[in-house]
Amino acid sequence: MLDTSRELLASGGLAALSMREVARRAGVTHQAPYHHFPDKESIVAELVTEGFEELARRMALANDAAAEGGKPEVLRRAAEAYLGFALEHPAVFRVMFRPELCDAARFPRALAAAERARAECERLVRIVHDGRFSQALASMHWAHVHGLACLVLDGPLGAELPTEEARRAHLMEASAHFAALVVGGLGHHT
Amino acid sequence: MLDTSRELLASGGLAALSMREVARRAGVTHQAPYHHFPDKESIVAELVTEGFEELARRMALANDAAAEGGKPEVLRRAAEAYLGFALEHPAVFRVMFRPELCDAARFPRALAAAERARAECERLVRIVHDGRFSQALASMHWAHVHGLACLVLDGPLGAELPTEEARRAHLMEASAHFAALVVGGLGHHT
DNA sequence: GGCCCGTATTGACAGTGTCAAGTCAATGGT
DNA sequence: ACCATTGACTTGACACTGTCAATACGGGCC
Repeated sequence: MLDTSRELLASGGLAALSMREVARRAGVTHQAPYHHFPDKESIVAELVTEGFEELARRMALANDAAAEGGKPEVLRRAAEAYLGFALEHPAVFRVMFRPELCDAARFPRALAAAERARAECERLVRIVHDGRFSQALASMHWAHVHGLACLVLDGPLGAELPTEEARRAHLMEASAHFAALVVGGLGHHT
Repeated sequence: MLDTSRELLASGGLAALSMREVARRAGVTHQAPYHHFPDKESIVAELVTEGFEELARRMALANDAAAEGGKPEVLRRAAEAYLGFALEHPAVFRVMFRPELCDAARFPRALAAAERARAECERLVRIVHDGRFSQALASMHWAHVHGLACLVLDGPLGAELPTEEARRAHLMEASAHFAALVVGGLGHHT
């Protein structure tokens, strides 16, 4: 049931995901889904929750590379994790950042999953900046990968980078520039 | 007519912008708007076009500060321009980056306006990086401000920065970090 | 057996985007 | 002066959506 919802979402975006269509594909009548989810937003929120959990998992794996590879490797893997998730699950990624799903009170699980991803971002900041942490630094790092993902999915970058490999290559090149600035800037600034 | 559409969009997002509602507010019947716009997407595309034009205008103004203030000032003003636009017109900004509106063939004007904003981004790269330019560098800069805007509008940052001033302050702090890395990294890397 | 509860069904309602045909005033050419 | 055309608008319909209400079915428990 959630699977067919995911398919719909992946195939045609939020507009293609309709309660009645998932019921149709499940072979039941249009009201059956309402006995498992109170409304449409809840079913989307469930997909969003799964999305944030998967994203947090990938980010955690990237951060775990700190021991072996050091800061540059952590930054590279973190970008790879975030951008890889966005490229592989574009529809879910898009819907994960929607104002109507962040009302918190209704979907505490989704918020908790998002918080877990955020905690991984904080961990990355501490790794890369030698234990120091500030919200602004975390925002800078998150904004960088998130912006790249948005631009390639829906922005001008996506239009002219048709193939998956071209997108990945361009994104990794841009984030490599950023990583170089970060590790370089740390050396002589403090 | 476009004005009421803008109001609807600003008040409740894309969902609140309905052909029939703008007709209602204009005091005409539900089909009247179809004589001015072929469909709903076209009216949204018009708002998107205006949005990109305003954004490009602000970015151009920021780049013009190169003569007097130098690179740091350009970076500061560029971030201020982009983030200011996003904060002042959140609904339009959100809808400017939507896959369904970038199909290009249908809305050449919107695409041209977006291209103008992109050209300003390229100009910023050349100013800041001493004439050098690469697509990856441009992506890095654009992604930074765009990611910040997205995160504060719909992401985790927005939830806990309720007031407009708090958002502006946080965003400018994060982008100042980024600018410091950029100007610092340039000095000793080449 | 009788009962309850979870699951499913049928039917309705309001709202949406959009197509098709019709109305009506102003305009411009002959 | 007449008539065709054009543009703005209206009326009416269609298919579709999310959602509420009431109604069945069917198995586990007293």
